[in-house]
Amino acid sequence: MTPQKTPKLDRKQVVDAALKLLNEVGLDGLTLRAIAAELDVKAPALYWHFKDKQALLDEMATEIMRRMTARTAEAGDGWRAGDWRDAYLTTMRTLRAELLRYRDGAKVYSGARFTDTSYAAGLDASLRLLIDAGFTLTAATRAWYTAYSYTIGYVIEEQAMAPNPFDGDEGYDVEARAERLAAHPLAAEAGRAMFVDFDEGFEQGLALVLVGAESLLVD
Amino acid sequence: MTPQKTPKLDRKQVVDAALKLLNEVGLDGLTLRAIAAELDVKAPALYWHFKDKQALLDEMATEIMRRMTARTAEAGDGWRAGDWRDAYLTTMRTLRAELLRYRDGAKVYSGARFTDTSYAAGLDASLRLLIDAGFTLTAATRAWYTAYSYTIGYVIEEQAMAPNPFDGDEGYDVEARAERLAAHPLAAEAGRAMFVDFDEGFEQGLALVLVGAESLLVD
DNA sequence: GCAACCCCCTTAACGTTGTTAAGTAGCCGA
DNA sequence: TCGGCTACTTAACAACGTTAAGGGGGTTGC
Repeated sequence: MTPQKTPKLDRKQVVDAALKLLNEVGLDGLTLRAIAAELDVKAPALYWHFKDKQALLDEMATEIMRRMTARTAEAGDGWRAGDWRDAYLTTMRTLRAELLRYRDGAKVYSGARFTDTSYAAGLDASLRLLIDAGFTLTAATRAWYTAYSYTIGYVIEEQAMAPNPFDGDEGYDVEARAERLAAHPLAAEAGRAMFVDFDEGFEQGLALVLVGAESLLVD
Repeated sequence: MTPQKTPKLDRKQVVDAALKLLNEVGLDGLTLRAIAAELDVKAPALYWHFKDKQALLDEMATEIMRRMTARTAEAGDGWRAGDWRDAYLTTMRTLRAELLRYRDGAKVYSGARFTDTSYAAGLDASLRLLIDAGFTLTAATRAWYTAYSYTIGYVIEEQAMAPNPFDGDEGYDVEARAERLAAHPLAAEAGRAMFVDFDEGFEQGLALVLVGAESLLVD
């Protein structure tokens, strides 16, 4: 159609288009041809900007992380000198929220390696806050990484169970599960608790982890 | 060559071969043709036993879970009336150990849905122990699921960083990471702590979660 | 004893995927 | 005006998941 005079694409545009498409088609449907079509371009064009598909996925994960960091920084204007608990909880809530913004977000994120060190500033600030509150660096690291692992694991399970907000796939049938488990009433009832209100479930687990983190404070 | 008289395959054999192959080639290399070759069979033969590849992956995950449950039951002969903490810790340690037995084990496991309810007995027993110790069912569920999420998340990160014991891929270069992060000394040092001794790191995080779980005991 | 049938696998093929090779249109500096 | 760089295109390849069609061998019914 209209012949381009100047380069159409850069890495940022490709990543944005891929993240947008991810929400529509899911990770399985995220093909290079589909991404290229979204950008009015043919698939091999993407290889000018990315070594291979994994490099694009890595950049997508890094972009998710950057958006999470930006959101956390926004929210964190208040607790610069505030309670470390606020920072701790907000960071993990923001991480979960950002992963949930994309279909299969946690899978994309956890399967990738970051392409730059832009995560370091946020991590550094988080650790600083913990250390200022009295944690040793070792304890701060452990407190942070434990909550991080918990959040990643929780959202992976969450997205596996309740795949995506807008689609025919209505996710896991909790009641059907309970019926199948009639012989194991505790497990059946636990399923109802685990898979029914994910927001509330995450908060309770996060609060549990926070109590554990507090126990690392020696004061 | 030798004409078979009786059926060569059943689901169990396919799953076993697939799990064995998984350790050699990883999830990306786990093709239906390769699995079939391992069984001296052609790829379409697998479709007699499984609806599609995802069904096979689901069965693999279920088999991993069954092996985990069996191991936990073995170890649990002692603490039938013992401390709930032993059961709690042992269950999660066994889960991690079993996931680590297979390359990309955590990815296979967390991306699948179980094909039967054989997990329910173990879950039921775990919850029973917690309830007998004084937890409400809700608290027991939360305590269990939080540790479960933590373990899954931890092993996913662990296997992403240190892919597999026997291969050219030597995993993440921790020192190189530290150098890149010279501008953020806390983050740099934290990386050393997080990615150097995964066994110890898991134990510390699990202990942290245990403290949080204890706080749900009302007694 | 033979035909019908079902089980379980094979051969062949299809469409799609990630990826590479080769070519080409537009722009820039000399 | 001429290379040469940038950023794409077209064409093609091997490999993948999957389906269709067929066939051999065992069991069953008469």
